Amino acid sequence: MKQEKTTKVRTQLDRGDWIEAAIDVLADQGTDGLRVEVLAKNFGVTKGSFYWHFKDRNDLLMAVLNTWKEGRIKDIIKQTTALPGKEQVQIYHVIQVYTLARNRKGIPIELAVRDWARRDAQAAAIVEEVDTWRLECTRKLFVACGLSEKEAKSRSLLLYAYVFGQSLMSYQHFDPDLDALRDWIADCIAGASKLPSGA
Amino acid sequence: MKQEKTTKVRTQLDRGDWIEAAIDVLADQGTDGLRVEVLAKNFGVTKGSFYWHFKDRNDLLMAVLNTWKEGRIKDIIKQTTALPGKEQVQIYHVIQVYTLARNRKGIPIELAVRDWARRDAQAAAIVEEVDTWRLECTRKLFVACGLSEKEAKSRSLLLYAYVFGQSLMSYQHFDPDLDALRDWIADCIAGASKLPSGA
DNA sequence: GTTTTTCCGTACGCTACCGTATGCTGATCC
DNA sequence: GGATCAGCATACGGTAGCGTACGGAAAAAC
Repeated sequence: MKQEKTTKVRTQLDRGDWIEAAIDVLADQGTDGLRVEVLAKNFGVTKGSFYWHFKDRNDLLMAVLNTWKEGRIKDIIKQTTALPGKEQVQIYHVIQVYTLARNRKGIPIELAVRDWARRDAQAAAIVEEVDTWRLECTRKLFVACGLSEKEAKSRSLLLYAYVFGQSLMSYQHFDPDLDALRDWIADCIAGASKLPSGA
Repeated sequence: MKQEKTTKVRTQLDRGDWIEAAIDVLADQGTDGLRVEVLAKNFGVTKGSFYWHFKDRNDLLMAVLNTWKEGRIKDIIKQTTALPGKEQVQIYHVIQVYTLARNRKGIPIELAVRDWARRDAQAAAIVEEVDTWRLECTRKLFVACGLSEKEAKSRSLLLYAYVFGQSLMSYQHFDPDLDALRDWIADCIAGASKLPSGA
């Protein structure tokens, strides 16, 4: 539990190890739970190690933010890259990936970062950058499906608002067959009735 | 800034005053920013006063949670009560009220409570209760509009996921005419093309 | 095989909180 | 018009966490 799981069995820690552990803590404790001495204890070392790799706590926080940003941008590009003609399938794929529990880690991190962004300008700037990428990527997918600019933008915004919003709600008992509701919503957002494959 | 703004110019504090102030702090600092000594300083008193009205910090937190719950349930009932035949108008009203900036206080509180609920079982239970009320209330509106159970539930879920999700995103620069996108989305969620007033 | 450098431990002072015990004051009871 | 009590102040001990100063071991450099 306090060892790292990389190939090196028990070697020294580097910046990346701290950042990685920090993101894990961030996921289920939030920014305020991200404490230097707690991280150190989890690693089984003292904070003397931490302050060797980082100037201070804020140095770590900024590194976490940038690491998250780069990972998210890479991911959204990957998830929205579609073969020509397969754009609508890709849209369903995006909805599914962001909705389902497969993102066990991703969702809590996402929410923690966004809560962070509400009180920190730097975090807010990062989130805005990531959101812009995402909105743009799916907008292009919708445009490639033949929709107008306005409709493509609207559906793109609706898509992300929905996936983030549903991760924020507790609706487990709203219906015995939640998947049916989710499928209906996916069709609604993807525009099933208006696009070629639906006709 | 440190005085209260009620009618009584400068009288003693009661439980309600502390709870009210706590909710304000919760809105822009989150749960972790909700500190007894900070609240006391804002009132210009010491924590001796606080511990007269509350057993401990958790006592305040639970009071905040219940106050929020009751307020939200009352509000959702009020917002979703429609004159017969005016249900679709009411749906648009709900979307607008929850989307627009008029909820300047409501949104941050909402997000703070939901973030809180991710790490606290009691908060999670409260949020679930509130969510259930909301989903139910709008579901009934959709049913009254003539939709099937499945579609009513799906649209109800989509509605709240969207309004919460968009409050979580930063999309101010996504389009020069955001209102047009919001209107399009509102039509999409409310089902404008399928309901009587749209025909 | 010394000398550096790297990486971490130890030890310290400091601040922000929590919760408790107890003292003080002004209103209220009768 | 003294006793009571509600409402707050004062003062205390305790914990968690930040950041710094410095010491030490072990590997790398040469």
